[in-house]
Amino acid sequence: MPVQLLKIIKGKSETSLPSHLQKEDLKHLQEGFDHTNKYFQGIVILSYPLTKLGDGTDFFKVVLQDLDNSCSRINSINILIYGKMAEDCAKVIHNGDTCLVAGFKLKKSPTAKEDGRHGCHLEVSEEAGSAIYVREYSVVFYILVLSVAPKYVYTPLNHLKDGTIVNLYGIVKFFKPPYVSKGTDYCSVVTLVDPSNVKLTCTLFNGNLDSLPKIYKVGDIVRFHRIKIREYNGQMQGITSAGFASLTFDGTVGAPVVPRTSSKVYTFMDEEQKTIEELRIWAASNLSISGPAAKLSDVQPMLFFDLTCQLIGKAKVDGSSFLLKVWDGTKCPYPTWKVPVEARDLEGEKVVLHQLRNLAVDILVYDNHVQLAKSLKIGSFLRIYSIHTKQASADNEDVSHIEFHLHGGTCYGRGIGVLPESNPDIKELKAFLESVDLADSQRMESMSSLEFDDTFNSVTDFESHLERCQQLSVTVLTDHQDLSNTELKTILNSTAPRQYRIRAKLRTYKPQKLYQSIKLHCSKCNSLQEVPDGDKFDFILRGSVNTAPNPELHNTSWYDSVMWTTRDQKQRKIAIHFVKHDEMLQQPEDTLLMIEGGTLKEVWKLTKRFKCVIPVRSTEDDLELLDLSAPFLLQGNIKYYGCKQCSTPKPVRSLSSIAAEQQPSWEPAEIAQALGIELLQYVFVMRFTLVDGTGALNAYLFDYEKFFQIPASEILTNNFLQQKMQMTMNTLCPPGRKLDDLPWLECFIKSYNVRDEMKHQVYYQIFDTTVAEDVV
DNA sequence: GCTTAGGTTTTG
Repeated sequence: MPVQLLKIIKGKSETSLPSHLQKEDLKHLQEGFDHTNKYFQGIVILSYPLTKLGDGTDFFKVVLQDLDNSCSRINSINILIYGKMAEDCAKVIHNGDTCLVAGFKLKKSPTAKEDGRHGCHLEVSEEAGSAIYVREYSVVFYILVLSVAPKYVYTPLNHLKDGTIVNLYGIVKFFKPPYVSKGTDYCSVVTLVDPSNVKLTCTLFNGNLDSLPKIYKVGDIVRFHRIKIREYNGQMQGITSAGFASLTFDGTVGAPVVPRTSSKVYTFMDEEQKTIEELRIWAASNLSISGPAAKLSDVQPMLFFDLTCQLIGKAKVDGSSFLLKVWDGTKCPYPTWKVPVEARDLEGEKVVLHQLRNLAVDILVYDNHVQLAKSLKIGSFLRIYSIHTKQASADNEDVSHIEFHLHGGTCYGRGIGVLPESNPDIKELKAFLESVDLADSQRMESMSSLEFDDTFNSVTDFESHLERCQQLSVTVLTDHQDLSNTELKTILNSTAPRQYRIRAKLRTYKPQKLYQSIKLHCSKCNSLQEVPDGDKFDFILRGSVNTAPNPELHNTSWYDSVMWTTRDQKQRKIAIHFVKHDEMLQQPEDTLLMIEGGTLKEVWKLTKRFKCVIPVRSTEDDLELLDLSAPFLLQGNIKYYGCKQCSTPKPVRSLSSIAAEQQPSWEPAEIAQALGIELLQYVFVMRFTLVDGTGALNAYLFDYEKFFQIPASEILTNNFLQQKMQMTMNTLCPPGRKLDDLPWLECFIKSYNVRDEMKHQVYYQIFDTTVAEDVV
């Protein structure tokens, strides 16, 4: 849009003059001066009729008078406007308007002697990259900005320096769509990469949602102007500074180079078009580009995916969750849940909701996403990022269904973005939605449930499992094969302790939420406890910040130390002690380090790069572990805890003996022992209700790894393993099945007595049993 | 004017 009228209300413009432009005095408009990023301002005292030059180019000439130098002999200058811009200007320029001319070409005026004006004239044209902005100050006059692009310098990501404000290009590697921050602004986090292969994570704030980059997917290309570079946690970070502006482009090779921006004033020239095209090509050959986006027809249980869809209904559910009803024209192959809401709370066209009832899915959004979800308009097109599909079954259902959740928080870019109808993906979606034959989906509804099962993969899987399970067992014994089966009735009538081999079906189990089965076990005092949540660790780390590192404990014979103070207001002191081996530092992946004064995030980051991280604090004569409610050791994703009751923490120098070993392996058990810690083990604790036609008993599963062939320590931080465990349980105990259709399990159980003053009870525990290989 | 968040899945 070469010419644009910008409204000015009560003397304030909606858009301010680009901040890089500076006013230039008439007397400085001379050859040899640098006029980049300068503008000249004057009042239109004369404008000539629009004409055409010999080659057909439109031509328009105005004379501007410099009011600041109105007493000078020469106080006016000719402005020559060429091409489309001439035509556009002729429409909006009137005598008396105030004009701002920037980025002009300065040429000797051949008519200076005759007209008595300035010895040079200013030339502008769209072809030279000019854009024109007309600002309506009041009914009385306009300001016209003829803005030729200033020369911007773009810094490659490997040349960023702390404390600078730069312009840059980058390919979006990760992003969080704008969300409501806890402060006053929207926030969007964007990680970029460029051909220098350096990454930059930018934290962008703006009170106006529209002013944040319009990024719709990974691979989009952005141009940031005036972004501030700071060092944070030892890495460069970008953050919005005053005057920050962005353009976003589709990253697809060959797609039209059309910037997405909220800014009405921006420059974009051939050179920049070339840059975008080069970046697209680099990205295509150097970055892994994800395949086509998932549709509802592709969803699998227990995963996270982005969905591009249309909103057809919404409803409040409760204070912390909100319902969105969406469709994308395809049918989810699983039965999907319907969130019960009051009819009067459901917003959306009743007719549409009814027509699409078989294609639409319910997405429940939580916490911080509620506010944004509420504001969404029915009919708008959305991309919902990182929806979680969860397999679940209600008591009254025969088969399990799929639930769609958008959990709270913004991890992994979880959030909701509104896409404009001009977006190519949305154009495609719209065309597809219009082509959907609703009669088809209605026929689907009337199909028999048998036929429906064909598309329900996991049910089909269950069927095939069930077939073999008529004879075989979904579990196998790892020992005592010679023992013969005992009926449950017999076991229930016998005294404890004894061991049995049984053949039974798993009627139900607890907890149904499998993550709740993970506990910490102390093998010394035999206590079980819940796995502490991250908040507790955070709280303890925050408390430890108050103990300043003791410099006397730095750089010992067995570790090297570094210390620094954060530049934020808190002036936090952080010390890291890298444990040496043979007086040498080892490779990061082999290194154990101790950290003082770190935050949860910093500790977490260190665990990604180093083998072991031990949070410590200084005392007068040694480093010591923090409170044992916090993990005493972090390795990879796993937090290791010590038993508060059974541990007698030793000073940290006890570790030096391990460091001195030939090849320190830094095994958690070994570290725990050296530090006087009784290591807590992660275990699955579940209650299986087993039946065999003669009776029913509850047997406890107490398993570190053997039964599921999944380490209990990894389940909480590994989504894949959680999926795997859920699938296994669905095979052992298919939700909604009749007793006859349940598979058989072969197990060893042992009975044992538990007595207290009040009562005596017999308990049963599963042992030496594992899930069959073809079930896992 | 200052903060917000500072990528690393919830457990409803």
